[in-house]
Amino acid sequence: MSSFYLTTPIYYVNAKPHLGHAYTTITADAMTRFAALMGDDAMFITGTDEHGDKIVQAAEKAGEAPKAFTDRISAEFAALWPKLETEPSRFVRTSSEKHKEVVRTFLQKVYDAGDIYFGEYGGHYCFGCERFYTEKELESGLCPQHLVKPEYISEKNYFFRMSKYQARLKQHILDNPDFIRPERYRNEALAMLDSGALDDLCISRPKTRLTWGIELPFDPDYVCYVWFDALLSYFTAIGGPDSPEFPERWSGGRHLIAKDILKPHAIFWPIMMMSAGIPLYKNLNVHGYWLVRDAKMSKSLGNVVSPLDMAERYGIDAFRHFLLREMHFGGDASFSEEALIGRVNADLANDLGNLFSRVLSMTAKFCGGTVPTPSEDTDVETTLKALARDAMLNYQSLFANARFSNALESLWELVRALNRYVDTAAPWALAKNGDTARLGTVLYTLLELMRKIAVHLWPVMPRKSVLMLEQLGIEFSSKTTRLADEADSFGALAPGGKVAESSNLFPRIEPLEEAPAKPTEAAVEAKPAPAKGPAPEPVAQIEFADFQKLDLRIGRVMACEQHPNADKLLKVMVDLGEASPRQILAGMAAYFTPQDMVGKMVTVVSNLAPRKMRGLESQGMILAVHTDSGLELLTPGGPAAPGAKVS
RNA sequence: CGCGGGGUGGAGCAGCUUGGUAGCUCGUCGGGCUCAUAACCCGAAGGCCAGAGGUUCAAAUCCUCUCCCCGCAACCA
Repeated sequence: MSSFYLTTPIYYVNAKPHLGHAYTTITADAMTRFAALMGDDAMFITGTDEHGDKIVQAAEKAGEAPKAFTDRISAEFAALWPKLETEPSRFVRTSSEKHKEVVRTFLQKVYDAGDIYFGEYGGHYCFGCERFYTEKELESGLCPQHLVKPEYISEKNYFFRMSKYQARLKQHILDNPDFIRPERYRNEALAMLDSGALDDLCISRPKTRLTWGIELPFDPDYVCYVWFDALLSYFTAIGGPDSPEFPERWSGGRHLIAKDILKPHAIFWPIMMMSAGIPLYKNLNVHGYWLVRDAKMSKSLGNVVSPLDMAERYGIDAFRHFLLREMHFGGDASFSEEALIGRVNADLANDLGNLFSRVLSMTAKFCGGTVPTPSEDTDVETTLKALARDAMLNYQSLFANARFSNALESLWELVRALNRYVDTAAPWALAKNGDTARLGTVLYTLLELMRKIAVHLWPVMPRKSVLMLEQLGIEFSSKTTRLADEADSFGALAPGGKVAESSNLFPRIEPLEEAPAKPTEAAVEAKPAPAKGPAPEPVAQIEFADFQKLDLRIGRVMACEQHPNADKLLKVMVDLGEASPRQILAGMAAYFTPQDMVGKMVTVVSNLAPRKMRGLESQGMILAVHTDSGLELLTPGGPAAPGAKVS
């Protein structure tokens, strides 16, 4: 029995769980269940990441101590997973004592290997850019953006020698095509390694700046950088590298992540393991993003509906099926209630659910609700069984390669074939003609293949799978079920067994009311603009005196052009009734062309401190409002002179 | 030349590694069946596979160039 040990990222607790977290965890759960059915010793873990600046800030904002804050949010995450029918074997927290010990031991090991050194951080700091520049990035000693001499700042820190292992990692990726998948992310990782020498990773933060972290074993004045800390949680969950269970468990180690954290997992993490002399993970599975459709498209109430509500509304199994079927693993996909309903109706209600309904009903009607004994196969059955075998083998191999959508598509070829078989074999006609031998064959073939489908679906829809099998009179156990055996065998369903007399696995869902796909301008105007979207965040009240600090003025746009060195910025010259026009940079290039702007009356925050952006100075801010269709300038409703004060 | 992804019937996508009848789901139209959750089955319409060159007996698939979208990074005061 080989080990299958999968991790989700440990989720950062500065925000509540959302669709992305749900997708990752559900996928991890499905992969793990699949591995179990393939005979592996399978488990997956998840957890929460609780260190770093942002956590401290979020805690402060919530008026709590970091510890209390992280305890609370972490518990929220932990409580969520059972609701999604996911069963993480363990839940790691980076604030646990065990984890701290694992991190310290690991750091010491890497330190002893000579891969950590104490050095100066940064160097040339440009205040305009708020970042450090390396020597080679500077243009004749000046910041390339602002053309000023950056200041030399130093902070002593510990560094991890990543470049030392760069070539080895590259070779490993080249030698192992499945190490990072899908391939697009493997290419991206290779590109990261090809774009020059890796910078050594700064793995410490001085305690003078940050105390909420794990202290370095070799220097009590520093805490560990969050990524270094977080990645090691994958070891903590199985007791750390020195635990007895580790070698076996880790031999099947693999990770599931979203594309935004590719670099730490594809580059930092393997190099950390190389340094510590630990074998690398088997593979890294990278998925894309769910794009959530604009709230205005949904029903009358118009609120953005939480995907977790979706699970409750349409059923967790349907939700899981949708997520795995709709997204081609690796790419982005869009989430919408309409799409979810469409999938549930088409795949689950019409195809799969209806298949169970019609076949069980016929079994009840024509065979007294017991599994009939099959007799001779005809060519039809032979062909059908060959198709079934292909479908199952394809499903298994695609699923094993994280191509869940294609896998389900493949299995559905069998579902549809069975519906077709019902039509062509026409059991009702056989029953009418008293051809019980043939009837027995047809119904038995159907029931047995339905059993196989149900078993294959357990990783995706655990509850419904068990229910389907129950309806077929079978008690399911993941311990004894082996998918690999299913493709090449036939007849496990025992004739004479009782089956359910009817079935309504996936009731059809009424489609949402038609929302105008693209409301015309007139339609938009006609709408009384009801409260839409999520409730606005409550904003702290301010005193009138605070408001008076703002100097709002009406201005006229004299000229406008694209910022020469920035995609999103327009350089707008605004007449505020002053001696010369103000130069203001506005992030509106995506919404307005320079020609659109010229001549417009705009509202300007005129006493905002100047700020340089991509080399040009902005001397104010042009106010605008986000609308359904984009962005609208805030402009006076009647004549107003440039420079007029807004109050 | 910052990095990367993508452009395939009305919509959403697969196919491209390993060239050879362009496929799936939804939608539309016509028909069939009656076991079933107004479901299921059959058939039809609809695509010069972004564009241009090239390699080849043969290109959606390989090579080159161009155009257009979308992420990420830098700036959204």
